[in-house]
Amino acid sequence: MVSMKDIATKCNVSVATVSKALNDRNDVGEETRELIKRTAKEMGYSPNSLARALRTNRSYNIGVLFVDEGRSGLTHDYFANVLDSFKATIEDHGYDLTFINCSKKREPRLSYLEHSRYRGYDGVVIACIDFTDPEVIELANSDIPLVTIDYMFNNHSGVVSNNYAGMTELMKYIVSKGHRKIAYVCGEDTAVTRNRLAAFYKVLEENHIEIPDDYVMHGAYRSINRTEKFTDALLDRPDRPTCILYSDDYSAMGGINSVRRHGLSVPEDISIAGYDGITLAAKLQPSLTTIRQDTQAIGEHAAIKLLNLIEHPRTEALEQIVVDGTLVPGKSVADIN
Amino acid sequence: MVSMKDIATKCNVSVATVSKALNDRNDVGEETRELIKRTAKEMGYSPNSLARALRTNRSYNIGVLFVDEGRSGLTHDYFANVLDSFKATIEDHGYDLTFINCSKKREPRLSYLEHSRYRGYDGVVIACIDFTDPEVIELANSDIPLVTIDYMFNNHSGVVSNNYAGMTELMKYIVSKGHRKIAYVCGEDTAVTRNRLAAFYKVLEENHIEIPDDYVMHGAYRSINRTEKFTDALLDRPDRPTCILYSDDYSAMGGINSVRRHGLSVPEDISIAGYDGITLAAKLQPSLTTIRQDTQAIGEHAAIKLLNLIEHPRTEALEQIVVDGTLVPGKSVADIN
DNA sequence: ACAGTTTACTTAATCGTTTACTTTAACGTA
DNA sequence: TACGTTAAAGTAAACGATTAAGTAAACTGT
Repeated sequence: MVSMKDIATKCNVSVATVSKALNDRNDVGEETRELIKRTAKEMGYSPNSLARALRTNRSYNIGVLFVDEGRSGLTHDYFANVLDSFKATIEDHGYDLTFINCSKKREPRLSYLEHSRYRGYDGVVIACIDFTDPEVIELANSDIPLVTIDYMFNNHSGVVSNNYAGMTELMKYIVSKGHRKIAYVCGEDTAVTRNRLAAFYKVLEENHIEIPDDYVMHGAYRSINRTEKFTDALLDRPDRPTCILYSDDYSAMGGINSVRRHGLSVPEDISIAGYDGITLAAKLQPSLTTIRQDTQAIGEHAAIKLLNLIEHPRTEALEQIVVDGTLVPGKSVADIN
Repeated sequence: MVSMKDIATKCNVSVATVSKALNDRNDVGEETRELIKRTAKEMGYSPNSLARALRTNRSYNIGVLFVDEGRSGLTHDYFANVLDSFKATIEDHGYDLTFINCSKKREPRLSYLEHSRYRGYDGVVIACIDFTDPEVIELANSDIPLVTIDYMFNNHSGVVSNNYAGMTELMKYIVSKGHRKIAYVCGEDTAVTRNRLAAFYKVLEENHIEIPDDYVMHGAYRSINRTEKFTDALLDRPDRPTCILYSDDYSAMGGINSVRRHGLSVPEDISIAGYDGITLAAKLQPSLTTIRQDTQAIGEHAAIKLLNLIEHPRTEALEQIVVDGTLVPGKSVADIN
């Protein structure tokens, strides 16, 4: 690999001058600068981020922690889309993205924080993870700039989807279609699901609707199989609901399967609604009523926030950024008025 | 950040001894080694990969290039799964994964090769990209260890899904169900699609089946919308096919939509088959007949191959690794015998 | 007892940059 | 002419590790 030293030799200048020329500093003569730049190009020079980062303590590299049930979160449609948008934004600003190693096999294992120091990340983004994990908390309590997605630490900035508003809108829509017996197969207990559940009950209350406690079923998230079981249970009740909500679109698809296995059809017999608004939702038959989360905006906001925290740590405020979703009416909720 | 120097000072030894102790080299006394390790832990030392990589010329970092239509390929179900498996494997071996920056906005832009040198990747994996891109070719012609997925450069190792065998199996199944009027909405012209198309024609030929040339439609890949248009055209023909194949499961879902919009049903009126075997395929109604690609194996093989190329460049053979898919019969192809 | 080996260290160079500080020469001004 | 200023360089240390080479002391065998 050709280094600044090689260029310096060829141009008969010192390495310092090469560095200054390539970084467009002002204490280099015009001709020298051009000679150096030309020579660098001719010799096929490319800078070495390792050396640069070592010296400057800035790696222009960002760590990402997406761990979902032992996997990377890549296979999670919603988070993959958020990450894609996040990545595009930081890359436009000259940063790169590296996964924080979450292998449990390697001995000795580095904790998330150790790994972040090891790689010298300028900042870290975390999402799609168990936020009560001690390692995650250790990372959050460090001095590394950090943003979270869909979760808020009290001493860090984060971007959250407006789950309360989203669920409120969805529920109002469903109630407006005449539904009163509404069940909810919600995900595991997290900040996200808690907000949605609160909105769910709020809208019921405002409309003086009462439902049996066990219309709300906990613990199925992104699992079509578990969801189907819950749905089966709901459908087998004598007081069967007219509409079932799910924590995400995949679960909703599981619900639809269940309904059909019972010889019922959506939305004629049972109405179904999801959450997330994955691309597929609109293409299902019937198209799924859901809330589309603005993954593009979420990723971009998280990126901008993190870059600001890195580059202007002094002036950047701690902030919770809320991104609204939009109702996608679809055809899976019937009007039973 | 606490460095080896700090440990050395505290333990009254030289930095070299600290390095050797922490790396378990044999020319360090037993007590000294333990003192150093204990002190390191107490002081919260974590190693610095930047310094280490600079010195040793080994970053234990791997670059990944997944660029799909201007996006990262993360949103591409098949590749996201492959990447997830690849990532898990290399992480188990102590490597990390960084995206090769593909932002087109940044000035000055580093080419893929320049970026790879800049970050000092030990190796690179590429997939899901235009392999004729001059920058990709530049990267392939460099000395950086490289594996490709679903494409073969003639001077590099790669992992490819056995598209020929997969399509052959799928077609034989379809023919065995009595279909003779079989159409194929295939993807853009790539090595992958060419192999599948060859298998498609081969099975037709073996069974003495002739189809109109325009039963084969090119250019729709992962685009539900474009696929629907192609399907519309096929369905509007007087000699309508009895079965339509698609280049991937998403496209197949577009096809199903089209069929239904024509007031027809799957599989009673028109049979449909996809390719990839995404999780969802089994959950559709009717469940989709498809070939499940073994993303787990593909990612793992690619990872192992790349690690071998990195660690044993001398002895590692150039190799094309072929991973078989498996037929998922599903319910979307009717038996019309 | 002495040369040779082994053990447990230290020294110092090195990887490729950046940057504070120093030097040199040219220039402007009184 | 002499002095201060400025432009355009160079010098050298530093970032945090690794490692070849050197050294001193302890140990080995005959």
